[in-house]
Amino acid sequence: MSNQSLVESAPATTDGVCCPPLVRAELRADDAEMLAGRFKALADPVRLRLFSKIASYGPGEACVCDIDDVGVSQPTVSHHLRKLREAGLVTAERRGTWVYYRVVPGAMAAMSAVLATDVVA
Amino acid sequence: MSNQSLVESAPATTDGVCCPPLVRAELRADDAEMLAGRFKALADPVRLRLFSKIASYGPGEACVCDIDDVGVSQPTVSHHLRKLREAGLVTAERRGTWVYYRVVPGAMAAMSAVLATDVVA
DNA sequence: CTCCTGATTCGACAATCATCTATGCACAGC
DNA sequence: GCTGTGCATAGATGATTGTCGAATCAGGAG
Repeated sequence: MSNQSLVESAPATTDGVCCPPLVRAELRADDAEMLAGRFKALADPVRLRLFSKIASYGPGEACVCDIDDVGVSQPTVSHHLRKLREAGLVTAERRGTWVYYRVVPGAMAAMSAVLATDVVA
Repeated sequence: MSNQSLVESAPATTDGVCCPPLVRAELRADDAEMLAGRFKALADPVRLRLFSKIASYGPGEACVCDIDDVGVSQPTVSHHLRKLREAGLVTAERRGTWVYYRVVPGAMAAMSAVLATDVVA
């Protein structure tokens, strides 16, 4: 089989929330572990720019071929995109020659909710 | 003078926002650098638990003496608290024997806003 | 089939980081 | 003054990470 699947480890919660806001209650150890993984995925300037590029691209989809001005080599871009995939923040789909990336619905909102200070719900 | 000041490098924006949401526009390089620093501060399970402990402690203040069950040694806790200070997420104040930590007002909200998907403002 | 191009993976390297033990500073009480 | 406790710092070390060049895989075109 091909080992170039573009589908990663399928993190536990790809779209839903995980835990109450940080100001609400003390974080459980396993929740902290999971959340840290997501924050770590955004804890790099290159990945942040890639993620922002994808998220702000019209309907939330961007071709890898459009990404070339982040200051690192193309293999490095691919490496960072993989990290974002493994964190469950983006998904990749190959259509013909090119690969298109889009943000996982709800992933950003979940992280935003954890950091929220004015609890609405 | 004492080199144990508890006051760190005074990050640029300790309370305000920095940039539009990631879905809004592509992140600028220097903004990405700055934001990545903040995400990196939360990209560790221990720091997340410390931060959550401080943030959820009544009026948002916690004594270091209350922190002892995160699974790492006391110097390591101090090291992580320093990282949180340097990232502008918490501030420390010595009152007599103990040191009290509190979250920087607006720091969480700013990060949450960057990740927001439903732009209210 | 044979090229050619786009994208991922591999292997290696330097740099950063999380953790520890040992030490030093700040304050309270004697 | 001295002593004890709380917290921060210093130095060292093993692990993780960001980066690259080279090689490999996937598809389209001739």
